[in-house]
Amino acid sequence: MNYNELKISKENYNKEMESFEKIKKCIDEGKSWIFDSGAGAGKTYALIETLKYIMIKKERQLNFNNQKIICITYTNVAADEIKQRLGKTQLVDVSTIHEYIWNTIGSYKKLLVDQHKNYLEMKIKENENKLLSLDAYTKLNENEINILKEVLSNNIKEYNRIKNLNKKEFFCKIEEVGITNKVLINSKATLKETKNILDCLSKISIYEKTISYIKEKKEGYTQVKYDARFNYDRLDRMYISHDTLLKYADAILDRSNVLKQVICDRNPFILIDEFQDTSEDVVKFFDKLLDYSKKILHPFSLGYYGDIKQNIYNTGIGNKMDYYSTKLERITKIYNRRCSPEIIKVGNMIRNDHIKQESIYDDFPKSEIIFLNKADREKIIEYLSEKWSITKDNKLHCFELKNEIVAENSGFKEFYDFFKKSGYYRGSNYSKINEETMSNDSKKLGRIQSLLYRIIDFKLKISNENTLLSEILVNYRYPFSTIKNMINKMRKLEGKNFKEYLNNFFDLRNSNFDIRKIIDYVLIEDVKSYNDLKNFICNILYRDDEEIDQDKINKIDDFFEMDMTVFDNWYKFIKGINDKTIEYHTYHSTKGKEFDNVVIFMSKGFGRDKDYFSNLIDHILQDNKLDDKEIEQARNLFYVAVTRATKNLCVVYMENLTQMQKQNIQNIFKNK
DNA sequence: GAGGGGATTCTTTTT
DNA sequence: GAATCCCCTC
Repeated sequence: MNYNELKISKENYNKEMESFEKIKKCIDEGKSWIFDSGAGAGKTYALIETLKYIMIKKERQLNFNNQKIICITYTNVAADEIKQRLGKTQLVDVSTIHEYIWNTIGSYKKLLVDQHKNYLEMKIKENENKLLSLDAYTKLNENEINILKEVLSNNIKEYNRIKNLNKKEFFCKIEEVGITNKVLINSKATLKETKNILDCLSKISIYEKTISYIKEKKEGYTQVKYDARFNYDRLDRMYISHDTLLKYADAILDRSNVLKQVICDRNPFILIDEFQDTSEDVVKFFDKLLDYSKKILHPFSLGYYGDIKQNIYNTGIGNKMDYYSTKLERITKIYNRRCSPEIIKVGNMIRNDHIKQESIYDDFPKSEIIFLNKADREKIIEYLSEKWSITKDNKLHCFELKNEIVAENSGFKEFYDFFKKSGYYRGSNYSKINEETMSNDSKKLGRIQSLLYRIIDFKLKISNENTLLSEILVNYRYPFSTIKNMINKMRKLEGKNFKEYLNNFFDLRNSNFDIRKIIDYVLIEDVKSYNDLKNFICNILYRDDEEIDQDKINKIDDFFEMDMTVFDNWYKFIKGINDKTIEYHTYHSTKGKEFDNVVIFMSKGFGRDKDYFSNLIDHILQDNKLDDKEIEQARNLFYVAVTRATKNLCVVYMENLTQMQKQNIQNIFKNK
């Protein structure tokens, strides 16, 4: 859409400015505010304008007191975008919440270690309570428990090694390891109970040890460690995860008024973007700062920007924000700068709350909204492509619920399935499959995927006329003739499929000393031949299985014998190259984006809930206060998806509708 | 027929 | 890692 050509009446413009005037007033009067309005209202724009206003108005004060404005975003991508739109400035720190929190509290080592100790104590209590709820455990006498504790605390490593074995082996090994089972036999504990008891006891033992190390200030136990790249708690090694960091921050704030004052004085303005998806711990943290600043009468303002109805992650605060926002000046805006009036109407119906948006434009071009109740994706896409004159410059964006379907329709189903069906992504690693094969951030790919990505990347760069030498060469100390010769050889690399290409690729590497240096930069893993590559993949994907047999090796061969376009399609998806007329996204991944032509494919269920969306359609017209949590989540997700469309929208429900559901749908989509 | 054991299956996303 | 299904045993 070209919004510059659209007309905005003076009246609408002035009314829109009123909401910004209210923000200015808050800043001038030292109040805090919450700017919540629907999709497409221009929240990010308002956020940046707010920052600019504070910068101009408070520049002298901020410089004089060595203070900074803080702007907190949900993702690194959002932080980068705001930095770019804002331009270079010393007055504002834009960062993600974790970055900000860690920068702020990370240096308070003593408070953090203390909090860590408290947390460990709490975890010990938790495990003790869990033990008391186990029948088999309560049957043990004190002496028996002490024996178990004693043996276990000396054999924790051994216990961890065997705890996932099956019943027979487990009970066999448990004796070998020296954890006597006799005590437990008397209590008639089942396998599950035995494992539970031993798990709890071993955790208690580890945590108790950690606490004693902390107390004696043993090396490595004098500070809490947080690394943004790893998201797990290793409490016994002093490492904490993202969520735990936020919990700690909130907790140590309670224990230090000095810390509260330092933060308020250093950062008198804190703006929080996408508040609906930030965790309650964060909101609590800032709420406490606000209360304290009022108590000591120091100037401190909070500004929240977001939309409760766009809360699509259940880790976010969502509508609990209502509780905290009573202390804030509520600023809303009814104008929408993104969608057609027709789409705005549908959006209003779906969100079904007090916010009723209007288009700010007088002459938004004609838009089309269609609801279909069919299951044939291909036919629908064909139909819409013609109807909306879809081309590469006027793309059709298809929203799907699952990454798996996105992969399938983007032309790399076989690639996705190869990983999904492997042993590695079964069980506890199941949740990693999507991030490790579908992430738009190539740094987040799994080890195999990352290696393949680099090889394909190299392959395409070599064949591309516009590639810069610096993208391939790490070392420039070659004569011109050598470079020319190497490039020519590398460009001749071919193969009717990826397997053949890889064989030639490794052959070339192993036959030319200079080229080896270049290619080894791509191959950071211990993989120097096609066989190495297969072994590398086997060791990751099937490492838990007893042995790697020919069958598995063959599967990998089959994988690389697939049509090269499958690999290319995957690569393009990761790299974000869209040279097609049709593009696929998950609903969730479209957050914050907008597209002219959108088709939403919706099924009855989602995840474990077989009626996720059919329940929503049953209740979609009801006052949303009557909704339950599940429906609320589905409603928000549907709202986010629908409001991505600017001009043309088609919603496709893939299964049958009941009579009542048809009625409800008609009510929402009636304005054809 | 109850319940244990083991295998299989399950959404999205960020830090 | 948790829910669910299937099979087996008591």
